Amino acid sequence: MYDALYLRFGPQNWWPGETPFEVMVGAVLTQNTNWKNVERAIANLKKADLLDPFAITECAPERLAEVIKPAGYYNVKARRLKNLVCVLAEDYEGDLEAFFSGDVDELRRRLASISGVGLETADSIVLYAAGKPTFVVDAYTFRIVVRHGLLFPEAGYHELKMLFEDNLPRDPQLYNEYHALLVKVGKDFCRKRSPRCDGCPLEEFPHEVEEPF
DNA sequence: TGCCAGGCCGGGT
DNA sequence: ACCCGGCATGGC
Repeated sequence: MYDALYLRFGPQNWWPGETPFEVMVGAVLTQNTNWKNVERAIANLKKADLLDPFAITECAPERLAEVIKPAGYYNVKARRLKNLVCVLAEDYEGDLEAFFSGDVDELRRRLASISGVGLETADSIVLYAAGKPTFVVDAYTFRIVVRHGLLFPEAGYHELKMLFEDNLPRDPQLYNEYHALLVKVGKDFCRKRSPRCDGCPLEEFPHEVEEPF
């Protein structure tokens, strides 16, 4: 599947973002949200000189919410960003290198323990900001896997993740490209309600069982 | 013009 | 342990 996707769509150059910190912020802002909206919110953050752990820590929540408004859920996301940068600023003096150093699984647990950072956001940060090997599972991954009959719709996040990690070399660049390709093909062909994809082995994939995890 | 977007949390059974 | 409502803007 990976080879077919790569041959068809080519390198996706993920994650879109200039610095690891920008990637972290984007990971929170894109929760259940169109990336286009996130770009505007990030542009606003840059314009306001707020793309920095300490700047966000010191910023009033109401103002932060206003700046990230285009990304939607701006009140909850302002809180979530503050929760995230609080750990960086308080525990690591804003030093991302220090924060990212150490065991991969411990890092993702540390991230996921922050309120507002779930499993996918944590994995996105570990893979795309820290460049460490962890496979990112999202709604598209779920749909594509289930509609191909590779797992049952009852499968949880961890099972999805392990399907990939158990069958691929532990290579961050491969995980990076694979997940990006799944999102690309998901956007184009595997939306919530889309007609059956050509070649799908199931007579009818389960529209009625949709939401993952 | 609804439906959807690169989820996650907290409270209620 | 599940289940569910809430959160919100902008694009197609």
